Amino acid sequence: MSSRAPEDPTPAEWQVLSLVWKAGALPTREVIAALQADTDWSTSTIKTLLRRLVDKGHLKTKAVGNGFVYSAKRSPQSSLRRAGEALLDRANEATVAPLLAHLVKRSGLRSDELAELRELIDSLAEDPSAKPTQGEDA
Amino acid sequence: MSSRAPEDPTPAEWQVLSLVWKAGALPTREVIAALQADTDWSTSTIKTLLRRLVDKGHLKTKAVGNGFVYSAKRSPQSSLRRAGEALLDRANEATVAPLLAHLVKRSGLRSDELAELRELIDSLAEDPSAKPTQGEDA
DNA sequence: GACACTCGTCTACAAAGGTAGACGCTAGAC
DNA sequence: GTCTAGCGTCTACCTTTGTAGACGAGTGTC
Repeated sequence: MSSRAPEDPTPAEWQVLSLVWKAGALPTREVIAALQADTDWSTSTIKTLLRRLVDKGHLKTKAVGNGFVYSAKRSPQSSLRRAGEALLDRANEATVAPLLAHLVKRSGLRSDELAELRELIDSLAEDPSAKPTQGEDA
Repeated sequence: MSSRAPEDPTPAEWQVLSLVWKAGALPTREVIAALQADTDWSTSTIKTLLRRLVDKGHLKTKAVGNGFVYSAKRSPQSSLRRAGEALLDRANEATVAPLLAHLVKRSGLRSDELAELRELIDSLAEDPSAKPTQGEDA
């Protein structure tokens, strides 16, 4: 259970992927410029990572001029959820609550987002049936 | 920033590591038995993963009889926090809130834990200075 | 129409990770 | 005292990931 599937992004790929997500859509040139501000990767390396992300189905391309514009193919939410669930799998009864607390603290949520999250928590507390029994399920 | 450090566990190693965490401490034999119930890894593979986790400083051994008992060397909390922060780095303004909501829903927190989390959220909402100013950006 | 730029593709190779066999040592059984 | 089952170590090999050069094609320029 929960090993990395072959399509899951690798750490280097995540860096490229989240950059494209944040921008919405980016031509190759700008992906390269943005990443070279943070890393010392060569142009070639970044092009390889982009191609692998396309191969794995995370990004799609649109031909514009003589180049590509990259954008998300799968929804960022679903990719993040998948990664998030892998994280939860690694925690256990004793560690999951402090882990979530830490994430909430670090997440920099705005107050309206905090309010929404609190509402969610209230609804879970009121209606425990909405809470999936997180046991040994597959 | 935020690429995987060489000591970070790999996906296969995470599976071993979280098993040991959950049990607290386990002799090799039991690690192998538990993992072979979930995977088709050979005995040798599991022994290699255990050794690599010890090399990376995640697990420590205590000699018992002619074998070892494995237990956490670093605190699970700190390892999980590290992994959690890598996850947050991949999200952005638009995706972090739904991601956290999803995690809370899936986490199966007990109601006392939910209550604690709500208290944390309240304190963050009341005192924005406690909240790291994570970006006025788009 | 030739040139320089820029792109995407192809190929390559080293390092890390996944997977596992072989083997020598030791403790308990008889 | 010998045998055997189990344990840790060593070594190995294949795949994936990280990293990047080489190259041919399209395009705008003069």
